Amino acid sequence: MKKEGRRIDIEPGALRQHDIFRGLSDEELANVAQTMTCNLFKKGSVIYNEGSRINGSYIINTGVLKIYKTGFDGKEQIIRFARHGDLIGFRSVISDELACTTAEVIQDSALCYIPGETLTGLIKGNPEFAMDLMKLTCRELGESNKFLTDIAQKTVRERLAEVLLLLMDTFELDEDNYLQISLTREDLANIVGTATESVIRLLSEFRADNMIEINGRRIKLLNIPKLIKVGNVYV
Amino acid sequence: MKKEGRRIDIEPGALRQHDIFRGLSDEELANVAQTMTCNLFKKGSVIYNEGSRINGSYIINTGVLKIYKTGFDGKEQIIRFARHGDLIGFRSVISDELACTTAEVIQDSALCYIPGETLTGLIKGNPEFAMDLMKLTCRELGESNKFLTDIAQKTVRERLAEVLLLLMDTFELDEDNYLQISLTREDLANIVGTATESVIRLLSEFRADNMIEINGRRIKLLNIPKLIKVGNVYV
DNA sequence: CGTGGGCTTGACCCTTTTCAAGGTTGGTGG
DNA sequence: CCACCAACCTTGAAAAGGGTCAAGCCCACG
Repeated sequence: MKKEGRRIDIEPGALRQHDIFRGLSDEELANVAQTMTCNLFKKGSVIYNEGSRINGSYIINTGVLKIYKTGFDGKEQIIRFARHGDLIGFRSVISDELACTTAEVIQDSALCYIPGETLTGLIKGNPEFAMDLMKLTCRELGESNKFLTDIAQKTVRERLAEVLLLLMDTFELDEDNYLQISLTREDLANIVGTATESVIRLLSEFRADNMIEINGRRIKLLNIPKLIKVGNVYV
Repeated sequence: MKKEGRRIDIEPGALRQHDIFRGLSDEELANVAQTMTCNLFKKGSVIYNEGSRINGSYIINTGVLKIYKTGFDGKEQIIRFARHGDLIGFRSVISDELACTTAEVIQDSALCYIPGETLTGLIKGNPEFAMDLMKLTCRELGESNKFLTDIAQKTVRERLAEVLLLLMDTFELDEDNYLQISLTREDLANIVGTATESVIRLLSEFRADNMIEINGRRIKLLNIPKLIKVGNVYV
């Protein structure tokens, strides 16, 4: 379901707002801007599919995507979300492997496609950029390992509390303490690594314990310290 | 428990046997050789600890280490093993964070310490090396994500079968089809992400089903296709 | 107005964990 | 050389935690 919307223009200067491009020279930036193409994508669009070959990377201007793997029985495991300023798909470009995840738009997005050669050119020509990209990857690896340990050792209840806090860090709360992200119960389950029904039951429990308030997909965090305690989240 | 053994010498030329150093020039290699120091470490030695600051990386000449995270209740989760030719600890050096894992020797090892500056010098001076290191990290990230999905979705039984196959790939079988790695039941449990007792019970079941043979810590793989089937391992 | 997707709840069952107890092994010191 | 200790391995029984199945509800959308 690839719903590529209309082509859009992004000014080269606007690229500099993305951390990853901070260290580029004006020329380098101009080159990136020249070789890239930007498009709008509707919710539900799949940007790339697990197992497909990717020849370039996407930088996210606006919107939100979920990055997930599909288990052998077809169940999704959401690895992370990507949003404004995140670069996705470069892992496969660099390691020269097929995509090991699927990237799907969950909030209408504006994405810029950057060809693989542009990216590898930057890496080879600009050590600072190479270092930054490596830092990014290393951080991601650290996250992934932490998440792995949590899934292996924590109960579903703990993980759900932790995921709510994670969502808070990633998408922030609005002035009423509502998480600024709208996910189906199934998506939530696919982050936590459990069944949809379990998420529903536990959310009800959390509500009964006055930790959260629920309005459809909108979730309000009422008692963050308690969530931290239930999730055994430290540091 | 740091049991640093005697200092040893490694010839610069010998470094080239490690894939990661393949692309270095003679000078670069000489510089690495000059700034590094090599030591023997006994089984049980902890090379670095989760949460500690690391100022350099280690390349493994011989021996085996387990790389693990400690969950909040003290239980280990083994992330991966490292052996001949593997570079460990560079993640933290590069991302400039505290170590997010512990590295512990499980088979007497010869390790060479490479200062962080040497490593970052190479990255900045040699784009090929930067690219290789990035490939390595990206592959590792791919592995980690796959493992995450498995732990989240597969049963303990499936995971144990899969881990046995993983150990086969990593450490190979001897002429009698025995895994060439000796792990405690607890270590096995800490890879699979389960309780020690569960591993013991399932190993017995696998033996009863003629998939493996057990002699203390030595495990012989009798029916690999069946292990693949039980583990739902595809590709 | 009907339909489908998503949400919710209840009941049941199975996998896995936990707790307890006993057995085995290898290494150390007397 | 033997005795002892600690670490590790094994098994059983009970309990919990979660998954699965089934059914009904709600709401948005064509």
